[in-house]
Amino acid sequence: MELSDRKKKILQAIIDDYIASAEPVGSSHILKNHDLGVSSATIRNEMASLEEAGYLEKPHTSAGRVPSYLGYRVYVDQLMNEYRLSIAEINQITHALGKKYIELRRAIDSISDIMSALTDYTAIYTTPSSSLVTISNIKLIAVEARSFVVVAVCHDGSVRNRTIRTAKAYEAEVLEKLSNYLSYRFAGCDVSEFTPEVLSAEKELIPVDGALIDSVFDFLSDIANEAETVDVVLNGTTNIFKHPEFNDIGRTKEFLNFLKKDNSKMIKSLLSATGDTTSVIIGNENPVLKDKDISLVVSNYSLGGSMKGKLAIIGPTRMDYAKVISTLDYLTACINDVMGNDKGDDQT
Amino acid sequence: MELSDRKKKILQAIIDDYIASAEPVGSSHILKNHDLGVSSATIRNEMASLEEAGYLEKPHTSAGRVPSYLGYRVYVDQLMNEYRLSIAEINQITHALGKKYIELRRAIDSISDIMSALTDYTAIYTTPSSSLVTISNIKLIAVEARSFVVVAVCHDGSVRNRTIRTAKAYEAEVLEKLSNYLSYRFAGCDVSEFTPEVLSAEKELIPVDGALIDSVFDFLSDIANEAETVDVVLNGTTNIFKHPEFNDIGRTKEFLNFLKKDNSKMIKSLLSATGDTTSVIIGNENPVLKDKDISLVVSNYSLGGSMKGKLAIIGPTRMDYAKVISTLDYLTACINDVMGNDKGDDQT
DNA sequence: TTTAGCACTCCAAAGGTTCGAGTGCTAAAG
DNA sequence: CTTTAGCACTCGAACCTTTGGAGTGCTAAA
Repeated sequence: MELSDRKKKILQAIIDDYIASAEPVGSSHILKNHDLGVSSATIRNEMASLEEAGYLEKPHTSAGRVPSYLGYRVYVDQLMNEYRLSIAEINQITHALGKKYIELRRAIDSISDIMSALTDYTAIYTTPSSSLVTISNIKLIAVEARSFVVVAVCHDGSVRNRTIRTAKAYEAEVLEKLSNYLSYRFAGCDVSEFTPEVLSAEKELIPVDGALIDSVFDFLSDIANEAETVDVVLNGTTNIFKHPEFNDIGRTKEFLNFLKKDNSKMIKSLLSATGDTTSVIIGNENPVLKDKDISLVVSNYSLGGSMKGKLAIIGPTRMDYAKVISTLDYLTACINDVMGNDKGDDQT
Repeated sequence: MELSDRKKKILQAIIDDYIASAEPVGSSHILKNHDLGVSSATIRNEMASLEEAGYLEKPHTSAGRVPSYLGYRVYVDQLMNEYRLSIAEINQITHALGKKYIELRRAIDSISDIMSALTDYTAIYTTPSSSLVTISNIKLIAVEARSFVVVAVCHDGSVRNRTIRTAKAYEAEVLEKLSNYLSYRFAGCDVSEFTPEVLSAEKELIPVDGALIDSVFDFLSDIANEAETVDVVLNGTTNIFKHPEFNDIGRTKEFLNFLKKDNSKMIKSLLSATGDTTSVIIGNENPVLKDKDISLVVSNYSLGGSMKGKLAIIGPTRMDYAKVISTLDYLTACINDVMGNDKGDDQT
C-alpha cells in the first residue's frame, strides 16, 4: 500500500517523537510539535488508518501510538532525515583514529569503543579475520638451551607464534635448517592445508628428530583450526542504562542475556547474514530477535586490506537510527581509509 | 570482644541462612533450622547482643537480622564451614584445563569462564604480565618485497611482533644482518630500557638506512610502553541475575557501572592491593566499594613461570564465600600446577 | 539465666479511588 | 467527500487505605 504524503508526514512525526521521548505519541502532541495544518481529529483518523495498515500500534486503548516493526522499517527506508555529525564528533573520531596500536585488534576495539560512546548504544564487532591466510615464512628462533619460538609469518602480515620447550637441546643450526626447509615447503600454502594427513606425510620426508617436528606440526595444525575462530566483542554495554526501556529489570536481563558469551554463535550468524552495505535489522525481522525488541545496525570494516569483520550497534528497537547509521557509516569509511593503506599490513 | 561459643553458633547460623535465602533471618527460623537447644527468646537476646556488638543489622524493627560487614568478616575468618568441591565440579575443571590453547590469554580466559560458571558469580582477571621482560632475540623476517615482520622474542617465552611496510625494498641480507646485530646488542636487555635516548644513541651506531632503523625502533619503543599494560577482563557478568539482589534495577546498574571499562583502573588497583594469598574484600572494607554492597575474593595465578596475574570473583556482599574461596583456591592451584611447567606459549 | 506471653511495629500485598491523556464516534461545517 | 468540534468512554499510573503476619523487645515467672 502506497502511503499518501500526509500519512508519511504523520508517520515520520510520530516515529521521530517516539524515538526522542520513549512515550507513546498522541494526536494532540503531533498537532503541537509539528506543523501539519490539520486538526487533531484528522490526525486521529490518519493514525487509525496507519494502525490498520500495520505501521502503528497501541499499547492500550487510551494511550498514544507506538511504531510497529513495519513502521520502523518504512521509517528507516524512506522517512527519516539524515543525521549530520557535529564537528566535535568528527574530531573525536579523527583523534581516536590517529593513535598507534601495537595490534590491529586494539585498533578495532578502540574504534568500537568510540562508536558506543558517540551513539550511547552498545557496540559489537567481530574480530578481524582473513578469508585466506597463506604462509610466507616459518622461523624457529632459539630462546634458551631447551626452548625455542616458532613463528609463522603470513602474506597478509599477520603472525602466529608459540614457544616450545623440548626435552633435549637442539643446535641453532638444526633449527635454522628446519626453518629454511619449512619456509620453502609451505610458502604460499593456505593454513587450511595443514591437515593431519598432509602433516604426517610430510613428517616422513624430514630427516630431523621426530619430537621436534611433532611439536612444530602441532602448532601448525592448531593455527589451521584457529584460522576460522572469530570472536564477538562488546563495548559500551552499560550504555543501555541511558535509555528508559532499561529501567525495567526484565528487559535488561533479556538484553544482557542475549549478548552473553554463550550466545555469541547466534550473534555471529546474525551479523554475518548481512551484506556488504550497512544494513538495519529491526526487531522481529530476524526470528532470532523474536519479541526481544532489539535492533541492530551492521556494517563492514576492513583493516589493512584482507582483514575484515563486522562492526555493529545493538540497542532497543526505539533506536536513533538516523544518528547510528550516519555515525557507523562515517566511522567505517574512516577506518577503511586510514587503516587500508599506510597502517598495518597488506599484500600488494 | 571475644564471642561466646553460643554467640558464634548463632552468628554462623544466621549468616549461613542469610547467604542461602537472601531473606533477613528471624529468631524462630534459627530455632527451626538449627539445633541450639535454646528457645527463640534466648536466641532473640543473643541476637540483640550481637547487633549491639556490630555483627548484625536490622533492616527495620519488625524484620529479622542481616549480617553487617563486620559480621561477614568474622564469618569468613572464623566461622564458615569449608566447602568441598563435588566430583562433577572437579571433573569440569580438569577437563577445561586439559584443552590446548594457541595463546595463554585464551587459557586464562577460559579458566575464568569456568570459575564464573562454577560459582554463579562474575569472574575478573587481569591479563598475565611479567614484571621483567628481557629480550632474547630480535628477528626481521621478509614477507614481501617491501614489507617485513619484526619479531622480538623474550626470555619468558613471550613474543611481540609487528608488520612493517617500507617505501623501498631491502635485501634479505640487510634484514638478516640487522637482525643479528640487534639480537646481539639487545640480548638480555629489559624492554623498559628502550627509551628514546637509548634508541636514538644506538641509531647513530648502525650503518643502515635510517628509515629502516626508525621503523624497528618505533616498534621497540612501543613494546616498552606496552609492557606495563594490564587489562581487566570480565566473564559471567550476567550471572548476577541468578541472585535476588539484582532483581532491583538500581542495584544492577550500580554493579554493572562499577565493572565497566572506564573503571578498570580502579578495579586494577583494587586487585593489585591484595597480597600473595587468596584474600577477601568485604563491602565497605575498601573505600572504593563504599555502600556498593560488593565483595571480592581475589587470588593469584601464574602461567609458565613468569607470567602472573590476579583472578577474582566479584559479587554481592551476600556471597557464598565458602564455595567461592574453595573453588578459587582449587582452580588457581591447578593452573599453577598444569601451566607452570610444560605448557608455555604466547603470542602478541 | 532462660523462657512463655504479649503488646507493639512496620512492611508487603491487596484493594480502592482519582486523574488525565488519549481514543473513537457522531454530527455539523467546509 | 473531507475535515473538524464536541463528547462520552477507556484505562493505566499514581496515590491512598486496609489488612495480615512476621518479627521484635519487654516483663514476669520458672
